[in-house]
Amino acid sequence: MDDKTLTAPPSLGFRKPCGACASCDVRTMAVCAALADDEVAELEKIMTSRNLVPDEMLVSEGDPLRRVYSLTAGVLRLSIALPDGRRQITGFLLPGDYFGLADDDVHSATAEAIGAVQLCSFTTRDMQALMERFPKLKDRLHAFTRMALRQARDNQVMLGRLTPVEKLASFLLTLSMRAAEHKLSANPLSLPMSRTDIADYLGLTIETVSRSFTKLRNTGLIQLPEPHIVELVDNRGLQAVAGMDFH
Amino acid sequence: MDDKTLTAPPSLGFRKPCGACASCDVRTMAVCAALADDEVAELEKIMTSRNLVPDEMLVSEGDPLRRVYSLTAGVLRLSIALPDGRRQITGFLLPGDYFGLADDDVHSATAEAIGAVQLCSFTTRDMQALMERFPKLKDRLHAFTRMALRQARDNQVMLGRLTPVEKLASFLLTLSMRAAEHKLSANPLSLPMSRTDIADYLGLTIETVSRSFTKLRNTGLIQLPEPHIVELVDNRGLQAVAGMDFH
DNA sequence: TCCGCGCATTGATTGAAATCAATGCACCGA
DNA sequence: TCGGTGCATTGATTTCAATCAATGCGCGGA
Repeated sequence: MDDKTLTAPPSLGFRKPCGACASCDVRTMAVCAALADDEVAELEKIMTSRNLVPDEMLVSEGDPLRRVYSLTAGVLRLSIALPDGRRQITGFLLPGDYFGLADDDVHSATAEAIGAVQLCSFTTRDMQALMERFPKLKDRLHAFTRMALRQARDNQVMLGRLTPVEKLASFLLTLSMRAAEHKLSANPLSLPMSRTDIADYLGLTIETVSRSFTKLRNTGLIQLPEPHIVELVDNRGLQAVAGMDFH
Repeated sequence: MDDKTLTAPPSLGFRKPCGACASCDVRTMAVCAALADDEVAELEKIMTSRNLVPDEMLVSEGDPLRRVYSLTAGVLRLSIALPDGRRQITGFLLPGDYFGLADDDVHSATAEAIGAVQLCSFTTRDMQALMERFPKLKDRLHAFTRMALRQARDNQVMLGRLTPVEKLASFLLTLSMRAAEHKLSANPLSLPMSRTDIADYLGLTIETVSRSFTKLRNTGLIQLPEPHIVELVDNRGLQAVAGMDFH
């Protein structure tokens, strides 16, 4: 029966090198959504497909920026490190997200795969040229950048002014919302990243993250059937905790 | 065109309503730097000048976005508030900075004047149209947005992973650098914003901000001739404290 | 001149998150 | 089967920033 699909060599590599865009999972939400079906062929011409294994580094802080990417499967983590090893994760990218919005010549952040990842890869040159040819494409990328800026600013509020439980509640809600937008399961929510990643995203230690999970569980707002799966039991309650309730 | 004679000198104002761009203080660094001298006339046609008195609110969170602004004098603070009154300042805008990069229809942040402020104001419609006419203008705004995104991400690192003294050192250095870029004094650095503003920017309380100032003063890294004027005595030392030294 | 007010600083105390330390548990290879 | 390893959780202790409280100081108005 379907056992075959479950056991078959998973995820890594069902993307076809050509003609794949039309049937792509993220066709409607990624950059390429700016282009009509016939125009996407032009995008496909300059596209190369790339897979990452868990924890593989895509780019490192300081690397010259040569390529930009559209994420088609898996989750990417963006982080910035301090000289002494402290780390801040500035965001998680989901399928349909674009990587390469912020920088010009040099990468200001490190990008690593969380679990297996699939990407469409473009040289900055090619993408630049295509953007000139299809202004819609440029506009969409600009819109993405603006969205990323709003997210980054919301994150500043989270980091600067929320308490640990509030941070976690806010994180879970935001991730759930984004999962929905990206056609992933919003409610039994999957958390592919480790507690360390969550801590480095929220500006906390793993212990405090763990304790905050427990608090949310004990107050009945979430359930944790497994460490990497959360059920948002009381969405409203979570919003109240996250300081995001505007009655 | 004899523009000089037409200019009415209002309270704050050395800006002229017409023909002023050519001699504007921020002509070389603001958005308008994308345009040649003759093209700037087109920008000036759709521009209105506006002054703000200290603490005047330019826009409030949730307001519909109808106009965008280019700051010509003074400092603007951008903030986001939580329902219970907690506040996070996401950035300070200096002369030459642009306001209206992040949002589409609705303002996601409040913008208020710190001290007296002068702005060039444009309707989003007009600016949109001009951007279509002068792609260079659009490109420059996009570049601004990308820069703002990088700043916001650096801020996330600051908020999530630096200690109070590190935060303050980082703030002073960044502000000093930006002041220099904006043709303001970089070393006897002026801090027009209140301690409360600094606290809400760094994610601290005013007391902790004050104590951090004292620590930096006691370690000889800065001097504080007045509460709103800082001398960066040991720039390297400050960088080391700010966790920004890459040997 | 003096009072009151806003703002920054300093001191004392408290409390919450970091740190230190231990346990549990799943997974893996010997 | 049995250690060993990595990760999450929980508990005990410490530390440092928040809170509470007071003082100083410049400024404007009565």
